[in-house]
Formats: sequence, structure tokens, C-alpha cells
Amino acid sequence: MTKSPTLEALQAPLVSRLGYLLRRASTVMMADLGERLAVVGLRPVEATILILVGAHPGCIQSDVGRVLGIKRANMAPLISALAAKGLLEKSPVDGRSLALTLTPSGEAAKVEAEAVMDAHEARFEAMLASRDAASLRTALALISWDTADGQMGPA
Amino acid sequence: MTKSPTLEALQAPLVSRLGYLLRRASTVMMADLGERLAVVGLRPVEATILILVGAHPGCIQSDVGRVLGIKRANMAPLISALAAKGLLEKSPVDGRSLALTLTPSGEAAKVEAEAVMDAHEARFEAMLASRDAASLRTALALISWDTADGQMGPA
DNA sequence: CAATATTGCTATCTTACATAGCAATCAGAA
DNA sequence: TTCTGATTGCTATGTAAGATAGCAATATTG
Repeated sequence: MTKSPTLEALQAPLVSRLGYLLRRASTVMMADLGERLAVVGLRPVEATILILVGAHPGCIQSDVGRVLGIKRANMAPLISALAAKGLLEKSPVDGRSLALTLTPSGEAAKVEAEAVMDAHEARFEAMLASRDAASLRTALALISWDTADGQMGPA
Repeated sequence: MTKSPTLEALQAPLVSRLGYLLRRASTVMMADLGERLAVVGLRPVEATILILVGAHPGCIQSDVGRVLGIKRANMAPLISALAAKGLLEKSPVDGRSLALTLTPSGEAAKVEAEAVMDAHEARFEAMLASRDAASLRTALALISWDTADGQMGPA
């Protein structure tokens, strides 16, 4: 069917590249996480927000956006959607900032999401030697914080 | 009473998560690569294709798409654009498949792109202990190939 | 040969993310 | 205090990656 080079051979010049592997691995994990979270009715971004707000009740919407690298413009409808689902509440802390809190069902969703994510991670971590897992975290953390402004990119 | 946590504290529940770090690190590296390649007038996907075709002259368009996880529908305009830029040539190998080859200027662009990517990678690899760099590749490769069909996701 | 699969392609939809701008509000300097 | 500039939430809109659907031509297979 396919002519000369096998697909393995074709990608040879790429598999040695760190950035390529990173993107690939990230895609694979995101896909897996997406599927698993869909069962609970959440997208990865939403689960992330629930976990973050759950860990810091009353945190400010703009701060959440800053930490996750989500722009104000995209943050607004995201939070509104979660609020509309009854998972979190917005309460003004001053004339402009909104403090976020999980509702009881939001708390429940957060717990579910965390369980899903734990299982998800465990599956992948099991593929790695413990030495590699440790180094992986070290390396990824170093790369992740390597931004000009210490500010993060999109979540 | 929940005071405003620092951004560092806010993201605490996330930095321990492998998938989160992966996505972040991937974004950081892609952003860097994007900027650097823009200088040469290429996007990451385009550079990747040039490198791949350059390493395997006469390879089939559909195979390139398969390896990079790019769907036929999106592959067509991508290749056409590179051909329109005079960087590669399509030549029918049978009634339906197209063999891809770099033009001389495509070859030049590929060399430039490879230089840019080498520098790009060196910069990030320099941040890591050699032990971590090695483990990082091992780990990423394992995660990357962990797909149901052995087929890759989007590039 | 007939049935099926593959390839390249166009058109279109969805979704993540970015930009622009607005009204309200807060904070710091004069 | 008052003026100025920055911040917050928000709406509307643009852009770009990727996915889906379907077509015509061709190749492969039973």
C-alpha cells in the first residue's frame, strides 16, 4: 500500500525533537483527560477551574484567569456557564471584582473531577520509571515557568 | 475569611499535576518556536513538513499527514500553500497519490528551519540537568505513543 | 469484473484563543 | 478631594486549528 518509507521511518527526524515530543505527549494526555472528564460532564478547563476555586474559596475571577492564562474576555462566559450549571457562585467583593465559591453540587463535581484526574494521571505515571517521573516533573516545571513576564500562556 | 491568595498559592493544586505541566510546558515551547520561526516566515507545522519531506524526498502526502496527525482535508491547503510559496513540489506518483519533494529554495528554508529549531531546543535543554533531559525524552516518547490505534493525534 | 478502499480536494462547522472597546470602579498622585 | 490612570467584568467580533461531510478519480481486492 504505502511506498518506500514506513511511517516509523518517516517521523524519524522529528522524534528526537523535544518540542515535538512535548506537543505530542500533551495532546495524548489532553485527549485522554477530555474523554474521562466528559463522563462527568466537564471539560478540562472547567474541571481545572473547579479544582482551583475549590482549593481557594472566595478567590477573585481575574486572578483565576491570570493563573490559568485565560483572558478576561474568555473568562467571563466560562464562569457564567459554570454558574449557570449551578456549580459555582459569583459574589461581588467590591464594585468590580467577583469572588468565586463552589456551590454544594460544585463541590461534588470538583471531587469527581479530582478523582478522574487522579486516575488519569496514575495511568500515565505508571508507564514511567519512578526516576523518569520525577525528572519529568522537574523538567516540565522548569520549562513551564520560562516566560518573559512570569505570566502564563493559555491553559 | 479567605484573603486574596498569591498567584503562586492559587495554582498550588495544579502544579503537581502531570497533564497540567505538560500542557503548560508545551505551550511555552510552542510559543517560543512560533516566534523564532516567524522570523524565517514559517509556522511550526510548515517547518515540520519541510523537515519531514526534506528527510524523505518523494514521500507521499497522505503519509505525511498520517505521521503528523493532520487530516487529509487540512493537509491539502497546507501543501498547496507551501507549493505556492515555491518551497515544495507535488508530483503524481500514480493516479491519486502525490509525491512531495523540496525545491531548492525549499531545501534552503528547511536548513534555516532546522537551525532555528536546533537553537530553540538547545535553549530549553540547557535549562535541564542532563539526567532530566534524558528522562524527559524517555517519558515523553512513552506517553506520545500511548494511543489506542498507534495513530497520532493532531500535530 | 464488481465491490471496496484510498487519495486529494472543497466546503463548512466547531472551538480555542485573541483583539477592541465599553462602563463601572478602584487607586494613587497632585 | 479631585483628577488620572489602571483594573475588572463584559460583549462583540476576528482568527486560526482542527473536525466533519461529501465528491470524483483512482487503486486494490475478492
